[in-house]
Amino acid sequence: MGLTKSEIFTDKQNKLAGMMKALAHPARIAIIQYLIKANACVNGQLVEELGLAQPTISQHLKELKNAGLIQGTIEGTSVCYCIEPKTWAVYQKEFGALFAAYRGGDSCCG
Amino acid sequence: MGLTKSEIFTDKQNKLAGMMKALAHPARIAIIQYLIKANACVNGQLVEELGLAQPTISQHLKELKNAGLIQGTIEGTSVCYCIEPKTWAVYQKEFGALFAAYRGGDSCCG
DNA sequence: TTGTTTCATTGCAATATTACGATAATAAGG
DNA sequence: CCTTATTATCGTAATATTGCAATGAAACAA
Repeated sequence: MGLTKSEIFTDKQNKLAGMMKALAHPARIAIIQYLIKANACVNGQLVEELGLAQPTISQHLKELKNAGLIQGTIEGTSVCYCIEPKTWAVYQKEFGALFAAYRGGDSCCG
Repeated sequence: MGLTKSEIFTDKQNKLAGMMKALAHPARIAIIQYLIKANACVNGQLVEELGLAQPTISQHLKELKNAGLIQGTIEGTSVCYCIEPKTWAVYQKEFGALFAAYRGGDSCCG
C-alpha cells in the first residue's frame, strides 16, 4: 500500500532507514558532494551544476535540511547552504556502527 | 514525475544512491541486523521476527539480494539467507569514503 | 514605488514503493 | 501419486517520490 509500517520497528531502525533515505537519491548525493568540495553554495549554483529545475533543487535541499544534513543561511536575496557538521558526525557514527557490527561470519549457509 | 533523471548524474552517484536506497527501509535494516546477530536465517524466521506478511518479507529479501547485500542458498524446502561479505565490504568502504570526504569546514556560511 | 533577483511553495502528472491475498513452484515425506 | 512445508511470483490497492511550470515571498537597487 506504499505505507511503511513504521510502528512495528524500533525507533533506531526507523531513524537509520530515514537517514539512508535522505541520501537515497543521486541529486542529493551530488548536492552533498558539491557542498563538500565547495564548502558552501547557493541554490542557483546547484541548478547550473546539476541541470535540474530550480524548484526540484529547492525540494531536494529541503529534504536534506529536514534530515539535518545541511543548513541554510539567508544572505540578502540568496540562501547560503552548507553541511551541518554535528548531524554529519552522527550519520558517520551510525553508519559506521552498522557496518562494523558485522564481523565476516565464517559459517555462512552453503 | 516520479522518474529519477539518472542520466544527468555520474555512475558513482547513481550507484551510491542505489546503495543507500537498498537500506532505506526499516524492514531491510531489521533484516540486516537480524542477519548480523543470527548469522543466517530463513524467510519464516523473519516473518515471525518482524511481523510482516510472508510475501512482503520475500520482496524485501529480493531487493537486498539484488543489491548484492545478501545471498540465499536453497536448503531443502527452505532458503537460507546470510550477508554477502564482499558486497558488505564495498558498502562499508564507499559509505566510509563519502563521510570521510568532509573535513569539518571551519568557514561555513553565516 | 517599480523592477530585479533569488529562493520557496503550490499544484499537478507520471512513476515508484510498500504491503498483502491469492496462487504458483519446488522439495521432502509418505 | 498425494500431502505438507516453504518460498517466490502475480495482481492490485494505497501511498510516496520525483520533476517542473506557475506563482508567491523577501531583499535589494534605482
